[in-house]
Amino acid sequence: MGKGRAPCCAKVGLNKGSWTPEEDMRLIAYIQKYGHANWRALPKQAGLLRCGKSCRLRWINYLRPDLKRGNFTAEEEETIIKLHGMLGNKWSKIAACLPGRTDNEIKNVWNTHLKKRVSPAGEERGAGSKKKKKKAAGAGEPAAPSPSPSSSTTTATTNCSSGDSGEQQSDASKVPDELGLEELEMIPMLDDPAFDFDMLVDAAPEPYCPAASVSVPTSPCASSTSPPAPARPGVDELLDLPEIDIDHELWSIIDGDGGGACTVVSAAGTPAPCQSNATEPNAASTTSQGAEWWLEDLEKELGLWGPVEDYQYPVGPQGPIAHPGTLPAMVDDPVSCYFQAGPAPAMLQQDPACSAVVTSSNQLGF
DNA sequence: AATTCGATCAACCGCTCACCG
DNA sequence: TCGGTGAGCGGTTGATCGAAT
Repeated sequence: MGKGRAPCCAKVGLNKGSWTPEEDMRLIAYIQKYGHANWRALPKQAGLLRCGKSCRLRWINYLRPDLKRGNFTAEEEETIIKLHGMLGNKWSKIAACLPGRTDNEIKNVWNTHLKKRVSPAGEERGAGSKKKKKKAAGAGEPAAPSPSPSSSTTTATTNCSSGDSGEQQSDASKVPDELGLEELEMIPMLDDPAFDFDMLVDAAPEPYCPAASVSVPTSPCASSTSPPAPARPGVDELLDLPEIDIDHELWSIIDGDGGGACTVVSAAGTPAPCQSNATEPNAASTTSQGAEWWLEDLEKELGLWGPVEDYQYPVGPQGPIAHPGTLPAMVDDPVSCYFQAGPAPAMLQQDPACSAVVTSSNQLGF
């Protein structure tokens, strides 16, 4: 923020900390329907008391339907180690080579497991004093790759690129040049002739297309995580955001503008995006069928499935509070449960296109 | 059973970059 | 060219959980 802009999260009245299932649902539903062309405006339009940054992080790191959950495979760990040796702490670039994994996740794995494995010396320095903050190794860390089979996980790696077309790896364009092809060939996944090197280069930002990023696959890889689903009646209703009774004046205060120009959510449950953002939404409404199945399942998982009018979000001093009726019934984190046992893997087995990808990936040793 | 301690990971913070007027 | 703005990246923090004592 070198330019004097106040942190978005410093705004009064915005929630911080862990996300509630309701917030997750609201974010998912909104992105499913309208995409995320404008993160800053998104929370307001979605009726979330979060800053756009927080929403983006939550979506990318946790809610994206194409995320791969569970432990890292040995191959993935090896890939991380090798890539880190070449790229340093360029987590986003490393993540680009590990479809379904997020930079944050990779960063955590590196800091908790792989760093110690690769650099015992560093471990001695770092171990014990957990929160000793020193500019972490960074690119300067030698990190001599010495992959040692460890992870006992056997999760299949499907070698699918992130289906979220919105996920750009903005400055990854230098990667191939920096690495050199010889080095790239060291990486198992990169040996794959089908490996999409575009993942390492600047991807032309595409306008958000929910059908592509969430529901309908547009590439063989994307198809593996977001298979087409049978059309369901009432999908649009499903995607209607439940009304949330947020003090609209709050947004005016937060935005510092005449917040009256924007309404959060219409009484009918139809989000009313700001006029200024009228370009982004609506197109998504055409997705309909797509893979709203996963959203529906998620809502059911959350106990939020039902007529929109059933939504009764109590509003506390800080905004909406937990749903009193459904939340207690939830076991642990339903969102996590959903994704861990979620439909994506199951659908992988069902969709021929996905199966093909999985098969080819398996043949390639993934 | 209670407490302590370390590991893990979701989330936040600060910064840089890219884009646009 | 410059300044403002939003998005994204990397580092760090803090809550939580499980193992050890």
